[in-house]
Amino acid sequence: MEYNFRETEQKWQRYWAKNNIFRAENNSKKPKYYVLDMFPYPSGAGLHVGHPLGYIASDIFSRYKRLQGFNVLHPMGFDSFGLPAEQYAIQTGQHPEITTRSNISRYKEQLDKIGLSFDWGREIRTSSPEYYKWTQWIFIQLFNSWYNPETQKAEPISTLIPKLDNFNSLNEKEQSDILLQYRLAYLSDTMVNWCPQLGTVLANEEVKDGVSERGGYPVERKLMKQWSLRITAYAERLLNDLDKIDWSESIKEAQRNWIGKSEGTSLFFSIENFDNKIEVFTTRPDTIFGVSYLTLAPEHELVEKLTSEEQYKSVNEYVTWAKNRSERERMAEVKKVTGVFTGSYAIHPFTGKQIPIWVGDYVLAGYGTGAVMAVPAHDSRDYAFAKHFHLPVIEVVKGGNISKESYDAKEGEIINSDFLNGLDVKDAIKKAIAVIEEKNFGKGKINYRMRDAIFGRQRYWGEPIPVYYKNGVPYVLNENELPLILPEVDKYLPTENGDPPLGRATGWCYSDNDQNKYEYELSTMPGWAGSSWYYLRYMDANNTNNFVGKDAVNYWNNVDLYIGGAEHATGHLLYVRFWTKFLFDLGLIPQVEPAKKLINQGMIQGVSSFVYRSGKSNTFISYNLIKDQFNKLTIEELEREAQKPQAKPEIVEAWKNSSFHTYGKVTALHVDINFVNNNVLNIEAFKKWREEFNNAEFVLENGKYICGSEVEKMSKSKWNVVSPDDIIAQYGADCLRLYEMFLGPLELSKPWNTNGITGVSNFMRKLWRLYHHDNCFTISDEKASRNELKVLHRTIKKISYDIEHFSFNTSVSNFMICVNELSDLKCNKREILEPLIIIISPYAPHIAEELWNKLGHPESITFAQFPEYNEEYLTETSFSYPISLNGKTKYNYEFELSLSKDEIEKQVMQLEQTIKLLDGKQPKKIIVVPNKIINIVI
RNA sequence: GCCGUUGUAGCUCAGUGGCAGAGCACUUCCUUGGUAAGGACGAGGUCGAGGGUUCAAUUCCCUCCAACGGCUCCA
Repeated sequence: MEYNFRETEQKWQRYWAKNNIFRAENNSKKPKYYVLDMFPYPSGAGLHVGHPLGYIASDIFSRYKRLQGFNVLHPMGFDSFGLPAEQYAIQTGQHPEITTRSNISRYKEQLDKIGLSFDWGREIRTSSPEYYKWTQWIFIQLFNSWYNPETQKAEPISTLIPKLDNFNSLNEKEQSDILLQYRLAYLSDTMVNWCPQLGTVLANEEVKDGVSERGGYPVERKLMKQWSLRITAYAERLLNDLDKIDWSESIKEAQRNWIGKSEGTSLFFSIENFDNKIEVFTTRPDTIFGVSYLTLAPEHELVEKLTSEEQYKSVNEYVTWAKNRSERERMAEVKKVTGVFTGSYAIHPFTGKQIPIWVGDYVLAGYGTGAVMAVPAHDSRDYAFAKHFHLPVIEVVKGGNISKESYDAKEGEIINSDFLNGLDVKDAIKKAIAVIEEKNFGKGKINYRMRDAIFGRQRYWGEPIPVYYKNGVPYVLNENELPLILPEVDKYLPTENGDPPLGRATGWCYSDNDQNKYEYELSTMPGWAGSSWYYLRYMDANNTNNFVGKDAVNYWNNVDLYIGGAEHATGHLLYVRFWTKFLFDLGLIPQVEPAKKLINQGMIQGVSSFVYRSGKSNTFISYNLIKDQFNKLTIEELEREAQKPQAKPEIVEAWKNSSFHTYGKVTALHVDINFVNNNVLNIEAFKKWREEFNNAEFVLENGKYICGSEVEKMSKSKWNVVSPDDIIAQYGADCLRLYEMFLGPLELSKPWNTNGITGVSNFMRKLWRLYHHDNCFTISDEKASRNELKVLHRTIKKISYDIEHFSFNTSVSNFMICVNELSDLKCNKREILEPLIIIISPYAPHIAEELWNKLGHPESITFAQFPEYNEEYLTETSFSYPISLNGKTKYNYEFELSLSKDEIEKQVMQLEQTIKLLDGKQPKKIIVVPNKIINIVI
């Protein structure tokens, strides 16, 4: 009987679900192991073959750990608040909850078809009130806490009050304002990334290249009253604890960069004719004598005050221009030097000399103090600025050529610097700080690049922030008033006067015991709120009294293995660490880190297909006829080159012969990959695709229309999505699982191509045949041969190593080798095939269950035991040595491994081949490496 | 510009201070009662380039090149 994957896979999936095979127990004598996937946002497009890559890997690991006798927690849920559902709601009027729910059920169906061993009894959805009740609850804890720098941990706000002067004499509003400066969740006027098209603010990591990550809309800077979380309080711990966790170096490095710790000095410059001082932050106090001007950010609070009358107009113009520039423009024009003189002068603290004060937008308002002491000789940005505006360049560190470029390196001898002369940079920094502190000009300071996380979103589909306002003072709800349920609204758009959508909810306000009504906060939490603690909820998903039970969290502790995409490096993965540390500080959980080990799976990219339309016509030209238009030199560049007076003849020739002259310039259009097979377009299907193509004409090559192709992100808009459902329908879930792993190392990105999938499919057939003879299940109880045992145990050893090292692609290849060899040996012995199917079962669980069952086991293979390899079967008694002359292999000869080096050397020299090889010459040296090689040097 | 990752067979990837490998794809042949196949045989390589260390380098060290990803006026 041939293996029927359709029937078999369904049968076992039903069996697993019905018998709760993958349920994790909170009370167990077994050791625990927690394997977590980054939960998906359930989009309307469903899963594509890229999504399951990590899920399959984590599933293999979970199943492996179960076979090793662990109590495995392997849950799944949905990150179900977020922008796409809301955008869809705006377009269609459909409540996001409805679309979200149907998307989730589709996702679950797709996940189950892959045979993933989730404990669905612990499923969570961040948008369900049972879940977000606790997200709101944690927000309240953040609001009620401050970070005590002395104890270096979060504490209840009540421990702060005694430390504040005159606190009790202040009125309610004043008290609130003061406390907001300490609370870990706080309200303040902040510069935010405002995205007009999305109608909301965005966090720094949600902005890429000056546009929103979702949708790609322009983002501008704006001052707004906003809720933020004081993640900066944890900067040092977030940085230090990276050393405690086994995460990829690239993620750790990204987080280190994001936190951006730099040690330096804060330094005050007094200003001529003003009482104010300008505080600058510098990491190079050793270059203090090289300061030739100061630069303030356009947003700096002193700019207006310091501007002299004659400079007023130009400064005002400049500042207005700089402030209104979008982030995108600013980033695009980094190389362009702009700035203006304020007309005022600062006083150099050591020399007493006048130093002009400039405004320049290369100084960022948000970093340090928003002001820098410019040392053009030793900072390339200051250098560019100084050269542009003809400001003096004073060399104070030897080693560079100041007339050409700045010398930024932190090494060399200090010159022109009074008491620092002769020191090297490192010592000069120390000495400079000491003197600056001694003279009270400033002090040593640590600065972090990371900003506090803006926590409010002016959107509908998110957790309501559990806050109401009384006389302009924010109050949080009581615990027993949670959850604060997201209200219904008539439209998912801002109100007429610009309030967030929650402003549309009727009767949505807080009533106190005296029936007084107060307005609720109208913004909601950002997408990352729910995901910042979800790993804890899985431990005790149905607890109604607590966000997680004490016993549960003490048993499961934290995640042992976390698998997910690297794109969350500075977003989710930083926030979840922050919340974990916070909850730890309050004594609510026992660990300071959410996940011991993190693996980033690579992306599976799509292979897009293109057709090429000639000019504005409806004629499509086959790829090879026009592919010259996509060479490194574009057709425009070629034209330009060809028309230059002294153009090279070959360029002119290329231009004359280019397809441009025959077909004009072509436009590439994505075409649905379902119409394309081996780059050949199915013309009929293409014509029917869209009305505009009905009458399309085609210029063919060899009677075919050949499409171009390119590797891109898999996405609906690029028409290159491959659904796992299709693969499963054609080859089965086991084959999909094996193939996804076989594609390459888990952590690498790779394009999806199905070239090798038939190989994997053949492998499965071959595996099945090992257990069958003449279509009948046939297994022998005969003793296995030494050779068979060697094959098995070598495979067990290799597979164990591979799984432990997350090298799933090599396992698949090793299964193939093993099955090939056992086929060659015509092995059908239980002693071999029973352990074999156990080690394959994490990868291909359905076929494994079926064969396991046929082998006579009534229980699921999940409860089997992973076999241990026996080194004894792998050892050899002799070795065929390659014998080489001066490192070049000449011939082979077999020696017993028990022979000593001397013995081998003696025997080698007596061999006929050796004598012939040496041709009478005396060897200088003979190198014998046991079990490796023999090298004769002459 | 900085950081990270990767360069090995046509493709996807293992591996190693000591004979350069696997799977897929490919050639040829065999089997047509395992047939949307099965079996046998085979071809394929400057281990990204150059230098150094070594008896021996694809492997270790240095320099460079290329591809991919991330960060980026961060003082």
